[in-house]
Amino acid sequence: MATIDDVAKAAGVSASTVSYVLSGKRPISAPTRARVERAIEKLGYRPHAGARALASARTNVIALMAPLRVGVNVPVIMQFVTGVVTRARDFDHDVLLLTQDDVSGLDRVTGGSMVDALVMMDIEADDPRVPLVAAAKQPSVLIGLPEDPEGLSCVDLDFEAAGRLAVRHLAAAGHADVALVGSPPEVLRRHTSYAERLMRGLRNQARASDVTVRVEACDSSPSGASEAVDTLLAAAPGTTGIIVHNEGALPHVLSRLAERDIVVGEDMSVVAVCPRDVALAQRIPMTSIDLPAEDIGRVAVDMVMARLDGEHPSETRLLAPVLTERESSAPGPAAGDG
Amino acid sequence: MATIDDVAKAAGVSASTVSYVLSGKRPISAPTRARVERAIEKLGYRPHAGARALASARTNVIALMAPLRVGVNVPVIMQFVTGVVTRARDFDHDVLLLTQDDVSGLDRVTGGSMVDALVMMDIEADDPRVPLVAAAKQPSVLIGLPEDPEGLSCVDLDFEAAGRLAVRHLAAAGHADVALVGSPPEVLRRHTSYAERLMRGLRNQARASDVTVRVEACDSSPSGASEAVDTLLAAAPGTTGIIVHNEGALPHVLSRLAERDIVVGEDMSVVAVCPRDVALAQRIPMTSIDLPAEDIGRVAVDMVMARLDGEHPSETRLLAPVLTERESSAPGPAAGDG
DNA sequence: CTGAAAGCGCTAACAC
DNA sequence: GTGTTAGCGCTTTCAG
Repeated sequence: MATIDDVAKAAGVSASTVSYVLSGKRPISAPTRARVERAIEKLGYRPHAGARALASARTNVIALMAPLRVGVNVPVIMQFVTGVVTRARDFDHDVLLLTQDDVSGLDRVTGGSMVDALVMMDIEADDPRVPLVAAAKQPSVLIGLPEDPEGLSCVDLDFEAAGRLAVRHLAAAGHADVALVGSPPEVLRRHTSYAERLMRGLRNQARASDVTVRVEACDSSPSGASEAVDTLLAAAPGTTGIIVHNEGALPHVLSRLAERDIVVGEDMSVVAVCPRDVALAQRIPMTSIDLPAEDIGRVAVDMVMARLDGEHPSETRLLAPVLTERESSAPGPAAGDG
Repeated sequence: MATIDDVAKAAGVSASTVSYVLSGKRPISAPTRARVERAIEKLGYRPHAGARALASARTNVIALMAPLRVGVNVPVIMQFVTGVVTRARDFDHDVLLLTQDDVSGLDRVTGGSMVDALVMMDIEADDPRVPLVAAAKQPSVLIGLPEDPEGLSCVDLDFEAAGRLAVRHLAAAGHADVALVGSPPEVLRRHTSYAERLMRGLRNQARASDVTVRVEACDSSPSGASEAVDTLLAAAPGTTGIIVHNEGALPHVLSRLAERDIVVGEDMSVVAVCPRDVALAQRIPMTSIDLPAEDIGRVAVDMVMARLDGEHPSETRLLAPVLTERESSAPGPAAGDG
């Protein structure tokens, strides 16, 4: 492999000049630049990442911690990942992928200066990783919200507002008894940030809108979804509005309703909280609150990069939920009243 | 951050001694080792990855190129990824994730010595990345098979054998007219390695077993699956055996058959080629040829690590397919004959 | 606008 | 069993 000295020699300049044409950190005359660039080209020169990291304290790599926990929806995770990876490239950064949720990986990559910054997904209310990244010398942003986001940078859909919005939508359409078919029990047991926030918004708005809301955890399997639907309708047969916050279960929930001869969009209004493509891929186009996963991934990178060079303070950004009416929701029993 | 010199000073030894207790590359007396370890502990010392890479020409990072192309099944991809990442950790390596299928990423990470080795997924028959990695100084292994695997290390399920096995199974059960519901058209258009190999095996065995085989590309959407099934049965109404090689479409294929009052496991035998968990998650447990994605990811890492330190030659490893009979296949029209 | 030179923090001969 | 030392290839002052 050619080194910077080889290039310098070939171009008849010093190594520092080569370095500067590469970094653009000082003006270079046109002819010099041309000679250097030609030499680089000719030798197929690539700066050595390690040497660069050592000299500049910059690796041009960010860590992405995407724990693949049981109960998470893999395609949605990958939408976040895609957003992060593509946006990172825009900043000339690569992505080191950590999938284990243990804490040693964090130590290794931060302490060893393997990365310039971190993005962490799947945050739990009281996440053991949070104090660690807060103490790291690298900036980080969390996708999700810990119990106490003080001093941290976070970004996510505003799930609490999404919960409110979903209930408000159903209530306004005349549904007095609504229900949530939510995340798998494992996800709830871990106090995963997004699940809890959605439920909080849901309950608050139910109180405010004077509707009842029943909450049902839901495994993502066909049988899990069937059970959730059956339990729900046994306990609250008057339910006319369902909010589904579980991408994996969504198709099976719809199947079960169909099996029970409940027509979605007529007998039952269903609002999904999920990525747009998931909402559109169901048997009927779903009224949904979009989870812009790829966007969120992108924003996470923007934020972490801003903190990396500017002296931007930490901030938490909650994206406002947007509800799009499609064919799965309709006016309910009380429509036209009052 | 503490450096190796800080540790050396604190332990009253030289820096090289610290280096050697860390690497184990030469014997250290018990008391010295103890002092060094205590100093490391006390100072929270972590070797600087860049410095290490520079001095040792080893990064302890491998690149994983997992292009997220249209038509690929994301959860299956993630099974490969999981296998690679977890196995890499066993070798004390981290994983740099490249998702773009362009070729510049390869250049960057190999030329810049960012990684010790590469694993590449989703290989196409005539893949432009292949000549590049073949020329790189780092060893690489492909998950999948290019046109000409000469001199490369490859690992995959033996899809050609899988195709043969599936047909042989159906033929032996007395099915004379079988069909493939295959990958999405985009995947075929790219001449993706696994799709083509399965089809080759299929056709060869059909000839050998004297059964007819019809091939239908299949979009992974519900409508795509319905269309494929309908087209298939219109063109070849006598079909009694279907091989499905498309995880995303599988549930929809089964739904469509159900809609048409075709009872899988009685009127129609279906053999799936997919990961075990996918086969078991269907409406009935599927007779399937297992795609051991996570295993393959692990083996890929084993192979690349073997090439990294030993002087193992390149090899291609095709895992023998295993068919497990479950409830979706049964004897066909000609059963008991001959 | 360009060059010289001092490190960045670690590894691995080479000594003893 | 341990220490000394010469780099690894780059960035970035400091000079001019």
